[in-house]
Amino acid sequence: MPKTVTIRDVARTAGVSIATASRVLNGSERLTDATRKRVLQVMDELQFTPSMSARRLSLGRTMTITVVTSFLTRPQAVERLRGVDAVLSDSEFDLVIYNVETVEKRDQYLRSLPLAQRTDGMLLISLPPRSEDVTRLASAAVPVVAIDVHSPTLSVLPRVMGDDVAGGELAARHLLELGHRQIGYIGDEFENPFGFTSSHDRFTGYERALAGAGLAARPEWIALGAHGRYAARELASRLLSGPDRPTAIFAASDTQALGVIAAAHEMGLDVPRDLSIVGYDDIEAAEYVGLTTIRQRLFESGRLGARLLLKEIEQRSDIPTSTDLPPDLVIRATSGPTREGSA
Amino acid sequence: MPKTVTIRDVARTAGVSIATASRVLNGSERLTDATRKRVLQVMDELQFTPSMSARRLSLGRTMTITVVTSFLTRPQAVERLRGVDAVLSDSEFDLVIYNVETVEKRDQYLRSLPLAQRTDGMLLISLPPRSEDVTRLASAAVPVVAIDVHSPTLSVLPRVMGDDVAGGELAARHLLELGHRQIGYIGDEFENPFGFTSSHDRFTGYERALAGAGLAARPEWIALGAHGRYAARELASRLLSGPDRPTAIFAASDTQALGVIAAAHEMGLDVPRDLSIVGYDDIEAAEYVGLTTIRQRLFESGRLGARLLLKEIEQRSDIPTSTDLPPDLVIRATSGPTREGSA
DNA sequence: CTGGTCCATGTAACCGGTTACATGGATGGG
DNA sequence: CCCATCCATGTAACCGGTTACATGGACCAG
Repeated sequence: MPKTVTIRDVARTAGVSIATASRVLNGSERLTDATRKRVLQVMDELQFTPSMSARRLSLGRTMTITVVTSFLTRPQAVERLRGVDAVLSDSEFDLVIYNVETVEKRDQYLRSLPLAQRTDGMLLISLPPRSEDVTRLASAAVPVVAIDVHSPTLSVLPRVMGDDVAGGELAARHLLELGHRQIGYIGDEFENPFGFTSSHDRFTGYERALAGAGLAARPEWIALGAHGRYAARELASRLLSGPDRPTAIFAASDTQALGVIAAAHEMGLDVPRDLSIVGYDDIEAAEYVGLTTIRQRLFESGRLGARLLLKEIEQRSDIPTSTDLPPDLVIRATSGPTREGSA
Repeated sequence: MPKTVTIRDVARTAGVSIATASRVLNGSERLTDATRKRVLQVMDELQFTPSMSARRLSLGRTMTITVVTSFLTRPQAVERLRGVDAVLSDSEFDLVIYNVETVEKRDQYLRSLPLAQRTDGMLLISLPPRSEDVTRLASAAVPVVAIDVHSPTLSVLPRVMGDDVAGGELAARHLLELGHRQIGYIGDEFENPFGFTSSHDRFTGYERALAGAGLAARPEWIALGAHGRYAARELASRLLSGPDRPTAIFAASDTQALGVIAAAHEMGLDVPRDLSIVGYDDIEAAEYVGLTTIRQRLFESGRLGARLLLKEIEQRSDIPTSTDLPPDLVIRATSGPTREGSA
């Protein structure tokens, strides 16, 4: 176990001062080529590794960005994380992640993390904080940027947002344009422990599109339940067994849309001839099964969020910026005109 | 911008020495209740936040674990990461991730990261290092644990391993037991830039099972190509268009198996009546489409790897441990007996 | 030849914790 | 009553970098 080589060892061996050694380390301009070369050679010979901890302490910055998210409840977070990584891997910052799988953990992290001395900035992905925490985050010692966090009190934070209402509207309008007038909705319960609002927001967009066509959402065509394929399949079966069944269903997520497809197949309904289906998210499987869906630009949202955070770290802005990332409609094979032809 | 509150401020305000303040911070036993209480109260009043950087420097440990993996090329890594997180979130260590999307990045990270002063330990997930790097990793200043890394030179590292050969054998044997004698294989090219061996290993298991039944792998029933559904669908179409087509196909991954299912549907083949299909990985979609597959215990592998690493950090072992995580067969709806009935 | 400027380099303080060792008051046994 | 013991607390060194400020030699103008 050899003693660790420090910058002082390097300096002594190279016959220079520690300041000079440090300058070499940081690529300072004001140095003779000869000196630089000599010091670099000594560093190499001694296999010197600068201590990150020491560097961080004296710089007063941790050189880390913390991401708080929930992989379990939000699989899309991974794609967003990749976008974040794409930006951070070109920077000097390390990426520290805190995975949250319970509300308690969420609150614990949000309380303890955004403190100076622990990280230089925080990215909150998809996870709505309690409103009491939001104000604290906004005035935290280090900047906090929210990505895809939907919460009424959130406007105090710089953020990158999708627009679930617009997305829901897009989906429903697509179906309306295909001639559908009987459009069902399958989504998550509006109330949930984490306070995710996407199902509710997408529903709002759906209602709005219907209203725009002079239609009202019919309660018997709306089914809410737990997230996941199975639950969605059950809900869809119920919805489609009624006497007056919808000719199209908008599902709050691709996962749920897949459940709807399964239910349709079980009941011998042809998609899209008997039933059109539109999902949301554009997950990988969507492309595979040819699901018409609403695409969110996940990777891009991560990139933008990370860039925004780096900018905030460099120079904190007084008024929080909000960047919107509008959703797109991706038309594939599960949506088509009504039997009677388009209206 | 108030000056940051340090432990010296706390000490002065509470009328104690910094040593005592530090002891309170670290929950030392040898303290009067009165003192502890007073110091804690002052810390609270001053909103004192201990500096991680300072703590790390004086402890000589970074209190971080670094995970190096590739989300892009190995989606299963996310589930493994969750297993790692489950262990680490109960520990004092922070989780730093390095996402690798090119061989260059991989080599760069593997060269620079496993150095003391930067992290206390490293987890390498699914990413085979160059053999020249393996030896360096093994003798690195901090322990490195490999999870699901398959590389001939790897035995010098402590590791958690699945067994792709056994898994491939399991898959093929299942099909043989159902009476199939004409079993195709669809997988990734055996050679690839990252050096992943899973496709090759699973193929080896497949060959072995066939050999056990006195059969040889027939070249015209084997198709290798890029990873992904589309490529697999193409390959499957070709395979199934031959004059003497297989009655079953083992795909090197669930993703590819989904492509095979699509090809079968396109060609009007009923699954499993006309064609049995077995995948590998047991991804979420597998359960949804009822795909028979080989399950790897991804979350568990992450947990075990993280535990192993923590143990290595505490007390480095001389001979590297290898933990095996055997694969399971999960029988669902895409595999069934041959038309003629089982043999 | 002298004084000013410039710049490569050195000196030493500082970042904010931890901890080995010192200290001194209380306690208890002989 | 004295001295050994114990333990809560204090003193100060240390972790390994960065950097403001000091220094001194080279170069140049007058």
